[in-house]
Amino acid sequence: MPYKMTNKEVVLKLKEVLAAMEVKNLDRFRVRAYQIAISSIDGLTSSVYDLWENGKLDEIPGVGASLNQHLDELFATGKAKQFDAVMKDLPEGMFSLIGIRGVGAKTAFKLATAFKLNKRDTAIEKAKKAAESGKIRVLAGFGEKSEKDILESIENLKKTKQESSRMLLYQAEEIANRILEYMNKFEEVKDIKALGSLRRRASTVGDMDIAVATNKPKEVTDLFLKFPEIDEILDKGEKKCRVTLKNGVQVDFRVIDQLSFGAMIQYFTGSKQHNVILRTHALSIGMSLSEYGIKTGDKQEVFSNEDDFYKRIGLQYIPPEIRHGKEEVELAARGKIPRLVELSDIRGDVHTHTIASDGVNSIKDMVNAGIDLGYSYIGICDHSPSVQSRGKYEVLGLMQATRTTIEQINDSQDIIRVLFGYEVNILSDGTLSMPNEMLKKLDYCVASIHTSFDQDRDVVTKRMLLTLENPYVTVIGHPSGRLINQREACNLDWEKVFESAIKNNKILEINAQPSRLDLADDLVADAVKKGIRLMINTDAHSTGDLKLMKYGIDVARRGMCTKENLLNTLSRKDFVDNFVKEV
DNA sequence: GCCGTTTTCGGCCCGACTGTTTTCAGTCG
Repeated sequence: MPYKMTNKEVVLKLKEVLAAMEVKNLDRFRVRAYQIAISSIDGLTSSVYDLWENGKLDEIPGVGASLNQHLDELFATGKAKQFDAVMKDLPEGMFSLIGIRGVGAKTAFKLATAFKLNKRDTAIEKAKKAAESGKIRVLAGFGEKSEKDILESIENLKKTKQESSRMLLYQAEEIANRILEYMNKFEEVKDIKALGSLRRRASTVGDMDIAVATNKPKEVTDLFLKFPEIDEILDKGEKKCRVTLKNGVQVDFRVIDQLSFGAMIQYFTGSKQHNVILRTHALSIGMSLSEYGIKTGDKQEVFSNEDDFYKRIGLQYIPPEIRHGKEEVELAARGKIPRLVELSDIRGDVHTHTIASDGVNSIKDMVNAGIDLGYSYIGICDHSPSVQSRGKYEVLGLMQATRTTIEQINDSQDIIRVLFGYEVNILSDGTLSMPNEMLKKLDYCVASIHTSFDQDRDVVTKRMLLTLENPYVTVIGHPSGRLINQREACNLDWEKVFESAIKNNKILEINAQPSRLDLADDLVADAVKKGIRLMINTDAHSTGDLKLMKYGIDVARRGMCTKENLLNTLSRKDFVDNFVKEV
């Protein structure tokens, strides 16, 4: 029986192994290899356990043959001999202390040894008592300040634990905008950007990274530290500072002169793994990279913009969204980074709801909103009415009424083509919530899972395969069923799903709802490589929701989608020819 | 332990800040 572990649990386990390696002073490059693997797994949008089930652990950058084998053992048996061996002979309690801010492996070990912290569950409480009674300050290497810091960090531990899940992208955007708006009032701020995973448009954001171009670094830092939402100042130096906001979000803030701003935003955008690969690439051509520029021998060059920075090391510009630390540097070296899809390429949206089901606007409202966005087509796609409770004839009547409304709109104007579809449920046995004879009457059909998300892998996969084989299904809506921070994705065998989607010529949706973003970016990347037909829809439940399209674009770009990969970039005629079923 | 336009050995990104130290180790990004 395999041991299912979340990414967080795997990362925690590896961090403990890493700490043990550090304490035992194992080879520093081996230690670094673990660090790289950990940060890589930590940044994964997909489940490492799922990757293991698919035999794809080795696709994780930084995970090679050895770690592959240890993780295989861990998932299969719940233990890995190598990990246990490294952690052996160390006081168990030290592993509980590692989560405390400012306490790393060495400090945790010193404390655990000094106070005999041999049990995980009591270690933090005991360490806290030691700090309170002034017993830490007398240890070698500790002082009053570090004792006080440890105590404060322990007290903060409870607070941060409650808020440990990462923010959704749009939430991070809102916070960043408030900081930018506040800082932009000051003339000392010549340029300011929110970077990190927010700029890479990751589906979730942990910390906030902000960089400012200025010739008055000290003044700008002082101004930032007066930002009203700041709760606590963690670090404060000449070049950077770190704070936590009242909402628990950590902000890393850096200041730099304008001439070097390009190198700084490059560095601070990350990902960390991308930067490591970039710097390794630079070393191979005799250059050394840092946030201050590019060094060749003793000569330091500065860069005010990122394009020149990439150019100088012989690379095509790499859009932030694909700086995953995977194959992008190699692609850029060969000039093979494609033009990624942009919001302006999108010509329509076919997953939209109205008051006929759980939406809040009428068909007419939704169509007008589509026109305002410059769309050439829009699909009205409510949840299909229940034949079981309403009866066949009532449902057919509803369908006819909707069809008439849509035809009237189509006859009255030629700006936008309105299509008629339904979103039908994929029931737990893989049949659909509406019979084929009714689906026949639609322009298209979006089939989605809305119940029984936690079925076993073979059951849910079979369910999806049956759906893909149905000739009346056009699109699979939010294919994995995940809700970020709320519900795990269905345990689908994606190899099989993709294979069937190709065989049956089905379209997979990239659902742009910020808490869905489903397909996830890494699955989009796989799908793109396999040539799967994709489209972005907003699943709008109001006219305003149609504007969520940009979050779907973020996901598509992170999955390296070009315009050609997405059906709803087609012109009206091509789209209708490719999309609408023969009636 | 990882990895390959210096390929299966021999390298491995770069820097800021803090506290406790008289030059640096530890932690973090």
